[in-house]
Amino acid sequence: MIDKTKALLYERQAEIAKAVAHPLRIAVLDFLQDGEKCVCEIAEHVGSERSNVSRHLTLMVRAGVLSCRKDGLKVFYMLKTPCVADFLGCACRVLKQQAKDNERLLAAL
Amino acid sequence: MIDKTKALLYERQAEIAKAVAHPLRIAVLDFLQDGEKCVCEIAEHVGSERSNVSRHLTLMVRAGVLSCRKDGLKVFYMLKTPCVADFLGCACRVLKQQAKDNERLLAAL
DNA sequence: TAACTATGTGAGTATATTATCACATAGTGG
DNA sequence: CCACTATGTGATAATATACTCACATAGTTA
Repeated sequence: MIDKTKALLYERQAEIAKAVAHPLRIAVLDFLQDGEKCVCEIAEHVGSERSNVSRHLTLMVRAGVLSCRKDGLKVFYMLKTPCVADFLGCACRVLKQQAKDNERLLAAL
Repeated sequence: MIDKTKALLYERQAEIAKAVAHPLRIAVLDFLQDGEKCVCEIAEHVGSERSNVSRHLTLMVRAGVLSCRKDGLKVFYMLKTPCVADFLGCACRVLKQQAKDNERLLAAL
């Protein structure tokens, strides 16, 4: 069985994974690897409404994945730690594995 | 703007992240680092109904995160690639960063 | 064949997530 | 102060997820 400490850890890890688990949010994370951006730049880049993007951004800040900084009218968002980008790399490796499997399947036809 | 190829990539990455984004599923992934396990072992370990666990497992298989193998009555599930476990590591690093931030905050009181 | 075990699935309910619209807030500059 | 820009938020509706229960299926063994 799982003890309380582990259960809490799993909860927290799941929260972080959830914060990443959306195409728009992944697009944002990928975009922010380039450096900090303001909401309107991000909204334009991902092609969605400002209000919607703002919600996704605050969600990621709450999850500890992003941080932000105000400068006049604008709010700039940035990756909180470089390891956030590691998630994307992990997902890519899983995708590559899937592609390999598909190749093998096709070859067997 | 984001081109179609990237949009598709983000979709796929999000699917994988979603497959991980649940405390029960993370508990399963952690458990499976130990090696393949059957549904009833997993259900017992995570402390949830067999049918529920079965659903989570098939979800992860569909996402390409787990694979399974039948042996008689039992079905054994295993991590599809070791890089799946990297996700957990990434999440831990984010959590550590959060803990550091909290420390700094406390120190400033 | 009949009883049994392990697993998966359908239906229903409860809950969570997402997107959108309209509006609120906060900072800027005439 | 007023108009303007950038951002955030409340309310709502649409959709997706999760859990439970009962039942179906498949393999095992007496």
